[in-house]
Amino acid sequence: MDILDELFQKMLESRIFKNREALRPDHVPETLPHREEQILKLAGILAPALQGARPSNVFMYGKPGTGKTAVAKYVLRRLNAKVGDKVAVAYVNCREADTNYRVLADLSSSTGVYVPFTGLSTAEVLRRFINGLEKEGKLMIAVLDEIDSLVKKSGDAVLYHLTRINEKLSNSKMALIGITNDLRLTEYLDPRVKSSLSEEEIVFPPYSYEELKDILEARAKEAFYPGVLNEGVIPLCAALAAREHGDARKALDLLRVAGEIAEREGATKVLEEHVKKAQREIERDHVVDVIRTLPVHSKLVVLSTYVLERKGVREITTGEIYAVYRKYCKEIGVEPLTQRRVSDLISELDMLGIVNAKVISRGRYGRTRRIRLSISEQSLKEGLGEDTILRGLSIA
DNA sequence: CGTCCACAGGAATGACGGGCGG
DNA sequence: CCGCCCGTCATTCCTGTGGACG
Repeated sequence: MDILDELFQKMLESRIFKNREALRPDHVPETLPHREEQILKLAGILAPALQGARPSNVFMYGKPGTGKTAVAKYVLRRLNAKVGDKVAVAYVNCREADTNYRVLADLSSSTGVYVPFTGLSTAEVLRRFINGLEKEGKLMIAVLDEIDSLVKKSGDAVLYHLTRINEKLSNSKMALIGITNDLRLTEYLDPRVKSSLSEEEIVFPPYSYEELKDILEARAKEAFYPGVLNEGVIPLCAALAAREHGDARKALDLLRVAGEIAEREGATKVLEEHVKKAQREIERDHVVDVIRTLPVHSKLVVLSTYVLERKGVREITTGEIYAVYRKYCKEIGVEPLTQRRVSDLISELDMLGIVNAKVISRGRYGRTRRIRLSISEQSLKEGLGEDTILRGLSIA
């Protein structure tokens, strides 16, 4: 039996996950603990739909992982089950559809109207969408999720049109549910859009430690076989996530990855140490991913920093990095950027947490920044490793 | 106590590419 | 379809500055 067989065998025999999907971020469970208030409020707002009337527009805001999307999907699912196909529900993720055009195209397609992915003016797509709605003659409830990324990238023009769309509809109606992670979004909005979009508002506060525990308990019942979770596992996941703005998504991620690690190791139970490993793995994956997708020049800066650090240079400054950076540019035949620009790249790397750059003054010897790597050698190598352009550089 | 180093980091401007409106 | 506009990346030029040294 080779390694692969062994791995698959372990999976097959694993008595850890009953239903892994229950821990995925887009999974909507049967119950949403500690969101009863928001569910009731949203249901109350949408209730007129049961008589075919147009509900008010709703604006829902809260930090990431506070259950906004889950509550919206949950309530709409229940509503749909009651009224059947008299109400059309459209869900648009505005992080993916982040232009005015794409939002309208998405909405159109959920009324069954075909729209080319490019080529039409946005006004034309809007017209077709309105036609599609009128032909169906239904009430449409549209969820615009992560609406902040749309507004920041493309402005609020679509929102303006959508909030006024009912004036143009005679046979059909439309209600909007806007969801945002950015609490200050309304500052960027046209006041007219703001007032009609937030006829009703629902706030999602961060989950507390205790609430996160309840959420995890509920999901764990769906996801794991009974008794496979060690006692301290859920409290640990909850505590780690509570430390970072009460993010339920993070808590569920930790629990899922911990389970996967336990499974891989062929363990029969998920232990606290698996959670700690999961935390490191999630963090590391993130860092590796960030480095991998960095532009070449930034990669060269990281590499230069690493090389200087390994050489034992105690105070690595912008100037030293720039010298090494230039050398590498020459070696691989790339035109070097100016020091000014490299200085900005260092700042960006600092913000990304790959590097730590602190302004220091060495008196007579000038004012500069002291730069240190703030990631492990291993993730750095993994992140840079696949880059063919960097192959064959003298790392010495 | 003034100087002066080695940059930080702001402002203006240019090159480029992609999307939008007409 | 074309020109325009806008955001991003980058350069150029610039002013500002903490503190060791003389």
